[in-house]
Amino acid sequence: MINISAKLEEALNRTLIKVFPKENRSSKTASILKGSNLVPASKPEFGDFQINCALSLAKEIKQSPRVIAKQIADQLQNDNEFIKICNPPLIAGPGFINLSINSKTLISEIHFRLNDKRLGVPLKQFSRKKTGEGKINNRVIIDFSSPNIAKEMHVGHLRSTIIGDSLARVLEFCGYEVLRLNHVGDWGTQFGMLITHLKEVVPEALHTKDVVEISDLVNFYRKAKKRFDEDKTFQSKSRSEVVNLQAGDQDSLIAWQLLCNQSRKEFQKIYDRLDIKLTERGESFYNKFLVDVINDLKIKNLLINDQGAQCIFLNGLVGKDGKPQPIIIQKSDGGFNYATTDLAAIKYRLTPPPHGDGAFRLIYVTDAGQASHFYGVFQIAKLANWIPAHCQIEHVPFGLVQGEDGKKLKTRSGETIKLVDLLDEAIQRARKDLKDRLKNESRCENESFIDQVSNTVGIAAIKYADLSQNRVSNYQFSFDKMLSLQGNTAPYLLYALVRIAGISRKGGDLNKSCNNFQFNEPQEWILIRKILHFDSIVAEVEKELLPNRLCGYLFELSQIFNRFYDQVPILKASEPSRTSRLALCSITADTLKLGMSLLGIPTLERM
RNA sequence: GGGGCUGUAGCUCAGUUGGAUAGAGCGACGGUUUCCUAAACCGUAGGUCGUGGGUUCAAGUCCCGCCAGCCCCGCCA
Repeated sequence: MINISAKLEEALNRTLIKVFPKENRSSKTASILKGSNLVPASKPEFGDFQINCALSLAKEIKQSPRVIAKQIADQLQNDNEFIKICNPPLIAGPGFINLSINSKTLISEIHFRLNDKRLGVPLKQFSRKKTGEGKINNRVIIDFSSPNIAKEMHVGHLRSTIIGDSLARVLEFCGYEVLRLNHVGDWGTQFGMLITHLKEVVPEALHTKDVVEISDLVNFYRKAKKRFDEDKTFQSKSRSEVVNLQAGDQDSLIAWQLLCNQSRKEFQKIYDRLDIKLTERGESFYNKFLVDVINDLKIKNLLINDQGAQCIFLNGLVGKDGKPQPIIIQKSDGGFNYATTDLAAIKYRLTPPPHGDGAFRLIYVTDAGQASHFYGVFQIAKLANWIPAHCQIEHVPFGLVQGEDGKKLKTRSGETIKLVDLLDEAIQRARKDLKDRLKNESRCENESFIDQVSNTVGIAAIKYADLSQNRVSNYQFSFDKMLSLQGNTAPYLLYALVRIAGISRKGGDLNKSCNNFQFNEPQEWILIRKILHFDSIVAEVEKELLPNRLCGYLFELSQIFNRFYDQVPILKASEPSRTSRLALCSITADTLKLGMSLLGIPTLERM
C-alpha cells in the first residue's frame, strides 16, 4: 500500500497546513509536524493507518488532544483525494486518529496486483549522480560468503552466504545493479606451507595438467599444517615459498592456482546446491593496489611509524593497556595485512570505471565480531577522503550460530561442522519425514518426487531458519525446529502454496479475471489487507537490510491464508464469491512465491 | 582496562524507530475432519520487558548508572 499511503500522506499534509497554517506555527509545532505524521496502524482493529500528532501537539498549542484530533479529522473529510480512498476517520483513545481504507480502493488495488508482476513494489529512484559510464549510478556491492581457499566451508560461512544472497536478491528486485563479490581468502602466509607440501607430494602437478585431484582439501591443509608445526626445515621452506609467491615465481604461481582452482570447485558445489551466484574476487586481486593505499595515506599524513609498523591511531580507540590502539596498515617486515586489503577494496569499489567498480553503496555481510575492524577501516577511508558524499558504506553484522546447548555449534567430537554435512543432514531428515507421511497417508510417490521434495524442503528449511531470525542476535541451530511442520518454518510456508496449487488442480482457475469482485467475509478482508502490505515490507528490507522482516510477513500471510482456506469455502462457493476467492488465492500464491524467491527459496506444487 | 552485541512467557524468538490492553511459534491443556493436502484450524493457561534512576501527555523502545552472558582489542583474516 505504498502508493495509498503516499496519497494519504499528501492529503494529511494539505490538511495540516489548513488546520495549522505554516506562518502561525511555533518552532516546536513545526518540528512536530515536520516529517511523516502517518504511520501504519499498531493493531488491525485500529484500521490501516493512524495519525498520532494530536497527542504530541496538545501541550504546545494548549488544547486537548481529542479537540485537535477532531479538527484534523473534520478537515480531512473536506479533502477530495482523501474521501476517495478512505473511510471517515475515527478518533479513538486519548486522541489517536484511525484511518481505514475503503473497500472500493482495496478492491481496485487487488485488481492492480493481479496484473502486476512486481506486486506493487516500485523500482527505486536513484540519485542522478552518474557512474563513469554515464549511467545513473544504481550499483551496489554486496560482499558476502568469503570462505578461505584450501579450507572447507563450514557453519561459519552459512549465515553470511544465506543472508548476503537474500539481500542481493532483494536489492536486485528493487532495481539496484548488484555486484555480488566473494572476497575469498586466497592470499597470505598459509600458502607457503600449502605450496611447499604440494611441491613435495605431487611435484608433477606443476607441469602436467589435471594429474592431481585434491579431493579432500581439508585433509591436505591439515597435513601441511601438521608438518609446518613439527618440522623446522619445512617451516623455513614454507617461509621462503611465501616470498617466492609474492615475487611472482612461476612454479609457485602454478601451485597457487592449482590450490585455488581445486577449492573453487568445492565451493561451487555448495553454491550450486544453494542456488547462489557469486563473483569471485579474492584478496589477491587487490595486491597491486596495496602500495598505492600506503602511499596515499602517507601523502595525507595519516601514517605513523610505531615500532617499525605503519599505523593509524583513531580517536577513542584504546587498547588493553589503556594506550591508544593503532590499526596496522603495513607490518614492520613490510608486509600487508587484512586492513590494508580492505582499504584497497573500498577504494577500488568506489572508484569509477575503468579503474574501479564505481559503486555508490557497499555492503559487508560478516559476523558481528568484525564490527570494530570495519569501524576502524571505514573511519580510515573517510579520513583519506575515499568515500564521496553520495556514497554509503555499511557493515551488516550477524550473530553466531549456536547449538541447542547455547554454545557455538560443533560436532559431538568438538570439531567444526562442514557445511556439506549440514545440508545433507537437513535433506536426509526431510526425506525421512516425507516417507513417514507417505506411509501414514498410504500415498505412493516415485523416487524422483521424493528426491525433489526432500531436497527443496531441506535446503529451504536451513535457509529460512537463518533468515527468519533477526540477524543481529545469535541463532540457535535446530534441525527439529527448522524442519517442523508447524510454526514459522519453511515447510509451513511451502504447505500454504501447495494448498493453493491443490485448488488449482481440483478445477480452480487461478488466472481467471473478473471485474466485479465481491468480498463479504472478514477472513477475506484480512487476507486482502495482508496481501497489499507486501510492497512496504520489501521496501523496509531494502532499507534496513533485515530479511527476517520479510520472513515474518510471509509467515503471517500463510497463517491468514490457512485460516481463510479453513473457514471459507472456495471451490464450492457460488459466484461471484468463487471467482473473487480464487483471485485472492492467486495473488497469495504470487506473493508467497515472489517473497520466497527474494529469500532464495524455491517452492513446490505438491509435497 | 576500553569497545561492541545481547538480556522480553517454561523454551526459541518478534516487536515496523516513542503510541492505545507487550505479540508469535514451540511445548502444556482442551476442541474441530461427509468439504479444496488435518503438514491445518479454533480455544485456554502462561509477563515486574535483567535491574535502578531520568527525560514526557506517553518508554520494551530514548539518556545515565549497575548486573549477567557472548564477542573484539599490534603486526592472522
